[in-house]
Amino acid sequence: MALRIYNTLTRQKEEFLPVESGKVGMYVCGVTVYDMCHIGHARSVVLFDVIYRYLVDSGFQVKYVRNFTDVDDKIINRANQVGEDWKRLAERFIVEFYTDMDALGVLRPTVEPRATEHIDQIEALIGQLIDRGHAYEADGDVMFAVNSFNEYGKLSGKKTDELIAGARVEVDAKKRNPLDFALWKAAKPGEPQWESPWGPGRPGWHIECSAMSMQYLGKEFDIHGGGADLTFPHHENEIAQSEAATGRPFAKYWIHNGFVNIRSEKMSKSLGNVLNIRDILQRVHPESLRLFLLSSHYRSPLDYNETSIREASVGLERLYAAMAALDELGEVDGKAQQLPEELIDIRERFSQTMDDDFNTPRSLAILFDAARAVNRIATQARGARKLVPSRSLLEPVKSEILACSRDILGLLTEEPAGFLDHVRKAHLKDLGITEEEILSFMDQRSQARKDKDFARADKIREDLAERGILLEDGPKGTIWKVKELQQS
RNA sequence: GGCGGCUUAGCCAAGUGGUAAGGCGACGGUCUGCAAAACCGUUAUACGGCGGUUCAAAUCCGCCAGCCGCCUCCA
Repeated sequence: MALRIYNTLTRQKEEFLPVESGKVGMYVCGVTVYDMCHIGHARSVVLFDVIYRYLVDSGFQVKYVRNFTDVDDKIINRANQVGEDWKRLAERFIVEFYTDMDALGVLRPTVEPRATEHIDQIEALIGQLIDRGHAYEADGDVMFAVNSFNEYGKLSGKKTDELIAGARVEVDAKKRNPLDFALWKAAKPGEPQWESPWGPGRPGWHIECSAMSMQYLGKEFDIHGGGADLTFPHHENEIAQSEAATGRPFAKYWIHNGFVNIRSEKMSKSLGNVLNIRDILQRVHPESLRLFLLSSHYRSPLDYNETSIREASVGLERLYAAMAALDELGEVDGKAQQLPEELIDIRERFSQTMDDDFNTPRSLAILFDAARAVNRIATQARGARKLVPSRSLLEPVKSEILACSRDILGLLTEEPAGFLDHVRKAHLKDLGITEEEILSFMDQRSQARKDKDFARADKIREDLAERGILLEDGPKGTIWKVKELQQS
């Protein structure tokens, strides 16, 4: 089956046919580095991370470009507010970005260009637009003339006359048409600036993405992505600039991810409900967050709330537990020569779901089905080797599951035992209890159980439960876990 | 006002013409000293409402209701 992608440009799912067979050029709008990244950024970055991984896994030679907008009004404003050099501020938040994304297990793109390092290309592109009559100078600014590009509005489905009638466009005497937008902004005193044929200034926001994407991917490339809000005006403007300058089609497939709401409310600074990745990761395992982000289709809105994030944590633990069970079954090396259907052709079925516009919820269902099948074998077997599939049958199952979950979705990247350890240790401080204390209580309880003093044993277990620690007696002895913490 | 989208069980969430994936929760059972975990079973004659097309619709069309996004910096 071939990969099909929903293309914002055509408003339908289309078969993915790259410009050059076997190769993919993908550009995703990165962040403007003036603040910490929030859960919305996480959704976008994780989505395109998964798309990137899947394309590579599918055999494409992928060049993935994700930029940093490191000069911009917001950066300048913030720098002025906090009294920091704008360049240092941007630099600082690039470091913070990497801290979060590394924690989330996001792979580095092939190229991560910064606007400030591409001023030459930006100026060249602007020059081209002026030469071709698509842009004009106005008091040191350079504006793109929307009227000069007939197809303006084709991405967002807007018509220029309706947009003007909407009258929410900023009135600016410099503009010939209210929809015209800045390619180059004349520098005000004290602002970052570069020399240019139009005087000292800095690039407008939209032009950097056109310049950098074409620099690394060519005039015409395959995938361009970003958050749904970038469709208009940012991506619309990119198309206008790029196609007006080159006279050729720009990106072929446009992918936009839906927004994250916080407890059914739009996330916004004014509501004060912006959730930083950093803060979430204090209580939520990074893979739980990834699982949560991939649990609904990427174009749908996604609601972040206590229940959903807890469900993701529980689900992740279930998957890890099944992986541990799978390892144990492998040690048994049983005699059964048949696998249950949930464990057959996992990769192929997984690919089918991903090929359908990256349907990660269905992909996850395949993993959960596999987990249940593994656990079923483990339960039924109970020492009966004839019921357990042979090692030669199970080993490929494990590698198939990991090829899907670890390599593509970025889930189950840890060893099961390490995962459990990670989760419990991450929360011990919050619970105000040490592992030594827990182990000591567990010893006391074991002794009580040996003595058949079950009342005392249960009391110890209940006391620990009140402190947030769960005890589970298994075939290999007792283990302890941390109860789910309240999320905020 | 313009454009676009959504409405599936207690909750989350797939499914876009052939008779409802998966997860969480709940209930019953197996296992366990008791639990927990795990497994098994049950949990939507039904997909916002009303019409229409079709042998057949959650899936296509129309109307209505409710919710949401974009049109301004925004992932």
